[in-house]
Amino acid sequence: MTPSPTDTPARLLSLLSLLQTPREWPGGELADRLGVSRRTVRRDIDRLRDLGYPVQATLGADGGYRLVAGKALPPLVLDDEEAVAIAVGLRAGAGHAVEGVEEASVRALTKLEQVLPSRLRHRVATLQAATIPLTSGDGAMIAPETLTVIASAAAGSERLRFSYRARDTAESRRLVEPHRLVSTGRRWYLVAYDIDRDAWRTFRVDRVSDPFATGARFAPREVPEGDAAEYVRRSVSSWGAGAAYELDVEFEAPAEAVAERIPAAVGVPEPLTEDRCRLRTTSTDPIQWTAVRLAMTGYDFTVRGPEELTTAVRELGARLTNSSPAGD
Amino acid sequence: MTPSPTDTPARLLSLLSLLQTPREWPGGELADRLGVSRRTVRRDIDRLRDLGYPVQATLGADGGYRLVAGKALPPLVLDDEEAVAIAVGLRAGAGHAVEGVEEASVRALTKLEQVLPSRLRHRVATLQAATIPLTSGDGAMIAPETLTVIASAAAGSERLRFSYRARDTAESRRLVEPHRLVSTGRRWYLVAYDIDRDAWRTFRVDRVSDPFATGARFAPREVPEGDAAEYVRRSVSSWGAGAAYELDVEFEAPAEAVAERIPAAVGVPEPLTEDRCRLRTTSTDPIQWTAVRLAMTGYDFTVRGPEELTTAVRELGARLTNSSPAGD
DNA sequence: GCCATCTAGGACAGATCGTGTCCTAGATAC
DNA sequence: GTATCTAGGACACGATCTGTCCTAGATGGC
Repeated sequence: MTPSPTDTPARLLSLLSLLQTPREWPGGELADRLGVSRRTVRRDIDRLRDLGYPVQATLGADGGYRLVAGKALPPLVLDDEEAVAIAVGLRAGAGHAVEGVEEASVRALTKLEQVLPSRLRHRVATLQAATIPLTSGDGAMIAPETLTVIASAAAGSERLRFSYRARDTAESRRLVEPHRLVSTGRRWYLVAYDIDRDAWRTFRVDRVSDPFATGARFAPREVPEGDAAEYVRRSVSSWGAGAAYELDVEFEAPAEAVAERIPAAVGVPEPLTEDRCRLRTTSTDPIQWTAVRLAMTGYDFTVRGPEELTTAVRELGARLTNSSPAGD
Repeated sequence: MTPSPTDTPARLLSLLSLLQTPREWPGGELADRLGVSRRTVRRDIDRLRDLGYPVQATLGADGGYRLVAGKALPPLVLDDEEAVAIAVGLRAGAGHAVEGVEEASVRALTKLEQVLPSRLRHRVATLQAATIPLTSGDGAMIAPETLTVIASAAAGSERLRFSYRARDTAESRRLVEPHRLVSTGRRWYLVAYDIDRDAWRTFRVDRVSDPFATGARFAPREVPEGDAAEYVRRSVSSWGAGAAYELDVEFEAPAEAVAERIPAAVGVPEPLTEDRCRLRTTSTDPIQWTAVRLAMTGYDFTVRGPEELTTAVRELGARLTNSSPAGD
């Protein structure tokens, strides 16, 4: 089963992969699977421990080995299905990932897709195509490929070519040196040095199409204001993207019932009467998003503020109400 | 920098980790980083190739090495942030993952969380708590922990104890031998052998609380009808969970506009007039889900069928409409 | 309480493997 | 053409790895 009869590094990887199954492995079974003696297995396990991946052993009869959480994260050995699941999950979240991990999320996706066998690539694409992205109405839909291509080019210092549809103007072709992808709230920006215009620019990624790395390498320059994230923040601060607002909603349901459907980290409803409560909190989510979430709690509610939310809720409600067969 | 001066397996892992950065590495730099000679780097690269992880080399001046997609997926070496991003992404999707990868998704999450350093565990928990899960109104909310604990116990053949809130009865304590987690549509089931009742049972995971593995091992039994998935399907077929229905909706917008907001894999709208079109397709998504998605296209629409969708849309609309400040 | 079964780890001998240093060949960019 | 990279053969020395045999300690079932 093992490729070479006695290739230590390969065997260590196999061992790592076996131990990542969440079960207990008796030394004898590992020895059989790896085609080596029991003693060697013990030595290999010691090696893994030296590398910082703690293997826990249960002593006594029917004991065994098991990989547990340690200081360092061991290399993850995934099977096909798991890899596909992760890729699909990350792509689904690529547009509107949880705040604070957007950039890491794209990095992880880029890393995975770089080495994903092509047969799995097809499965990922198919599965992803079958999901409707839940984007809010402002059309800031970004294909995961766009993000990964840009991230990959930036990480590899390769020049990037793409079409850009600026605010009012027609589409233009750009050739840039991509430096960093930055996510602010729900929007992605690319900080890059525009070669034709000979100047730094920030591009809104949702307006980028058909990006591809030319293959030509470039020497990294220093980003103008020191930090790319800071640079973006200044460049777009006037937009007010992802501005926070105060949410104030009254539910026609007991506080405990509402609390069950809203994570405590988001906010804790205060009871008003026995079967009414009020939720006040701050949010940076798109307003339509919030409207939908409120509706999906399954309870009646009244929006006290902000006004934009009232409007969003009313519009969404009107659209839904009008859609029932007319006259009925 | 390298732990041991000459530990080949460890060096191979480092090399794998370096190569997973999406950039090109000249052999000289790798040699420096790994603390070995250029020749050894070449040999190591050959080793990786033998293991099935193809390393592409660009020839000539400023050439270098780069890991590309091959037949096998190499062990993923993630940094802290990437690991957190994946964990958060998988947990977010744990309840309502993309159809066809739910089980793999939970397996991957279990695998990751098993070895996730505790410092990262906290970050994952914090980040996840800050997101509102978009559950539909029927309260089938499942904590990711519940799924991973069960999956882990089933994989390791460990007995499981939990509280179960059956349909109408009060909560009861159960002790079972968990065999398999099955996901049908948007609902999770556990196929297990109930020790106290001495019989096979399927449990709805959303009614399970506080599960934990007792540590006691059990010898796997044969699942009654051969296949666990099949067994669940029969046990719950009367519920009609995840039943497919025919979707028929008319949009007050040009076909091209609607097509832009709905993936082709879901369905292609047929134009009716210049600015009306019709979308017909089948779906197994929860009906409220579909209602929300339709609303978020941003276009007016009319539901032709099925009737459940009409009802769902009307209810959602009513709830939203009623929530604007009264009298205004 | 005993025995079987597991992990833990030291000692040892022989074969294997890995390493750096040389070398040549081929590809590419300036 | 020249510099710079990958590719890979030859060789020799030394370190490493492996299996066998050993004892010690922990645990669960009988």
